[in-house]
Amino acid sequence: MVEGRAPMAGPRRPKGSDTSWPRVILHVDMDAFFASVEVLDDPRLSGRPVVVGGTGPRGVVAACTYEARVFGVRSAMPMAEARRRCPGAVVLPGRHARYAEVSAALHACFHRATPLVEGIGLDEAFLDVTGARRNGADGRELAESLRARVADELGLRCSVGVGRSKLVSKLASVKAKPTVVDGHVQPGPGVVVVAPEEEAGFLRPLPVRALWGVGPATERRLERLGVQTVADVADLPAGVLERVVGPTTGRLLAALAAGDDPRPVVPDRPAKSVGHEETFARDVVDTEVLHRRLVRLVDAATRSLRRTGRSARTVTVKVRYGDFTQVTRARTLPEPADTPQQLGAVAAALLDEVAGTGQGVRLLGVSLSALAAADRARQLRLAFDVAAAGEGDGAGAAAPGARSALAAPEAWSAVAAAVDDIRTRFGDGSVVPATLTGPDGGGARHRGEAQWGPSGGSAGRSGGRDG
DNA sequence: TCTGGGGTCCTACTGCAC
DNA sequence: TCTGGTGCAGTAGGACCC
Ligand SMILES: [Mg+2]
Repeated sequence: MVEGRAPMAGPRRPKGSDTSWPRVILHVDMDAFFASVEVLDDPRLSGRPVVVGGTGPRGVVAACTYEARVFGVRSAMPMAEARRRCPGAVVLPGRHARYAEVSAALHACFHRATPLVEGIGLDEAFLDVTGARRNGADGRELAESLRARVADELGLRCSVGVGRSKLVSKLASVKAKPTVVDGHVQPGPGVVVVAPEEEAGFLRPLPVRALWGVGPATERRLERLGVQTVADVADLPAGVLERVVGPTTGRLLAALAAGDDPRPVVPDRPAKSVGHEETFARDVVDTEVLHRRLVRLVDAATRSLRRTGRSARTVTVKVRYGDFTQVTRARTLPEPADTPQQLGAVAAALLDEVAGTGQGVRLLGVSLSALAAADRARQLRLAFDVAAAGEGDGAGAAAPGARSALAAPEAWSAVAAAVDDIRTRFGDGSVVPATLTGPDGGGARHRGEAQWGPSGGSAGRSGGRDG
């Protein structure tokens, strides 16, 4: 905006008529989210360095309290290093289901401010409050009251950035956060507003890394051009930038550096893929072991798929070898499918293309994409079977035709639906694939079982689940 | 005892249709 | 030096985000 408008024209201009605020975007970001939830649920942890993440040999830090940050602990840091830096830390494995629950309550708070809420992960969200503001309050007032409400109702702190765009509000929320200043925690302002006329002064001194889409690799390439700050990017000739990072990213970056970010706040983005992956405590060479793990991963992925009432055409298998090189193999089916039997067969074939080379495998993953709504007959059958099971007609949800069950893949959809239902009511361990009931079997995988790395022990695993 | 697991998006390349 | 150019779908890799 080059409006050049004076900061404040009058004491009580009607709010919402200010054309230099075409939109008012809030970015809300929970402080140390997972770790704060743990402190909330166990107040004895208050004031202590708490680190949430993978507790096994290959775990990493997912979140940590500011008390832990004083010791140099950061998210994405290997847990081994975190323990080294902060031996007194309380290290917890994380409870995904609990965080999701708190996140839902958080979103309920957001929705009382505006229906235009776009969640990013579990702990942050953009809110377009342009309309809400026009009803009376200004951006700062909305941000302050939202923050107070979250503290009040959830007992958790958050930081809020207010700006004319996603870019600016997001960067403003960073400035609102607590900081560590030589060894102790400094509370942040909690809310930071960047008005349009302040944007250039706010953005230009920031490091390029602050821009959305600039990670370590791009930062390194820009560094070689002597580009360090947002101002450096903004002042770079367009051609140079596009040659270094590609035309699409180049144009995007140039726009962001100029403070130009028209991206709308979009509520309820449908997922484009679902998947599960697992890093083993030790590299796995045995192809049979890999296939058994694959069955669990497919089972988990298809369950996620059906839970959202969708089916998939593309199956991708991912393998990361011990030396961290990674390969993927994908196959797209002519028709969408949603059962472990159909998709598992494809996954197994893909795994055979990349396993058995003698190379140790560190990580195995399965992802399902090219998602479609599950076909109508299937959705109706699913609804019917769940209802029938609920009526106590014990035979209702079973038996896809004992004569030809294996020959009719779509019949397995009903079986899968029934299994999901049983798991919902009796727990995830109550039904597992037959191939997992041997000595190496154990319970089925489910979301959050191995969130930030293996839980310890050997690759085969048998005991030693944490909490 | 370095380097999660959930994703999105972009790019480059291939085979194929037109 | 030349069946060329283009568009599309599928595939693989990689950067990036929380
Ligand atoms: Mg956060």
